[in-house]
Amino acid sequence: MELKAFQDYLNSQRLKFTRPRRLIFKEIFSSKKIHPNAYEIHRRLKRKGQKVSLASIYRTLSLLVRCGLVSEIDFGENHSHYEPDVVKVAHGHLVCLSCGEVKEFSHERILTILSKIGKESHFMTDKFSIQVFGYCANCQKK
Amino acid sequence: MELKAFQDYLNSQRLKFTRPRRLIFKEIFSSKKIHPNAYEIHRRLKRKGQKVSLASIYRTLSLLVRCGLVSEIDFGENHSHYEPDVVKVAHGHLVCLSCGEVKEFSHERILTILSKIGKESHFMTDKFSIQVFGYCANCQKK
DNA sequence: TTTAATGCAAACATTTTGCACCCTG
DNA sequence: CAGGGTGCAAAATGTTTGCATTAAA
Repeated sequence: MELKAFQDYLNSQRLKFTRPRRLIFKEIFSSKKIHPNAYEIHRRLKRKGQKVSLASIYRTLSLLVRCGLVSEIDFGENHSHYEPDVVKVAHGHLVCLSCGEVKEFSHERILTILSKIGKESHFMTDKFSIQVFGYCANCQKK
Repeated sequence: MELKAFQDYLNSQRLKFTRPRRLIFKEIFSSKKIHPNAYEIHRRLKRKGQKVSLASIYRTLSLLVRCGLVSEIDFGENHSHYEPDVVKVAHGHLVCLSCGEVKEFSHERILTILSKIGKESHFMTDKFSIQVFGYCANCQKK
């Protein structure tokens, strides 16, 4: 699984598999539907009685993004959210502007089109970010 | 044109068409390919000898976003960029991760697909945000 | 002349960094 | 036990806000 990939990366770079890194990794990969931000990870760990500094959380997140195991996403707020990059089709997010609910969707066809667009502009495309903002069924009733 | 729409909106809300608002509006709408951030607008106005405070720029930008004349976009940095919402097909951005160049693209088909996806999830979709990150032709050579 | 808008500086929120101490390998 | 990692607090960055003053309408 992905933990092995993380450890392999750390070894290859002569970096260490420390307690904070283990906890942060576990927190992100065990709650795949959450898209937490740094503060949320901090809060969840604290609630479980695990003290890890916010600084370490930011440092570990950027490490995980750097080695390709985690993606940084933006939901139009003034901070970033993070999600594990598990082996699955790339996807976008439906974000409710009222309650903040986030629902994932994937659509092979969109990626095909985006890749083609990149090619036409001679861009070497690396990653895509697709967000759809609107109002979920629940919030429309109100 | 769009200036009229802005003035109409201000009138309808009993807001005033002030010097800073006029300058900021003009700056955004006269440089449509720039996607400036707040600080960039500030810098450009200053260079032209026009002093407008950053606070007013932020206030006016949020006003323009609120009335639908300007869109806020995120290029994966820690600040927002802005672009005028002229009457044209919605579009996405190709962003070069090396030099920061931004190229727009539009593709009717993507919007059709995204609208359909929203409908399937009973989302009332409001707006889309599509960014493709990669490396432009120039930066690939290096 | 009334009411909203501005500029300034201080407050905020998020993220990064310097440094003394700690711990993994 | 050497070198990277941590926590803390301070700094940096981007954005918002309170307030006295200015200026549209």
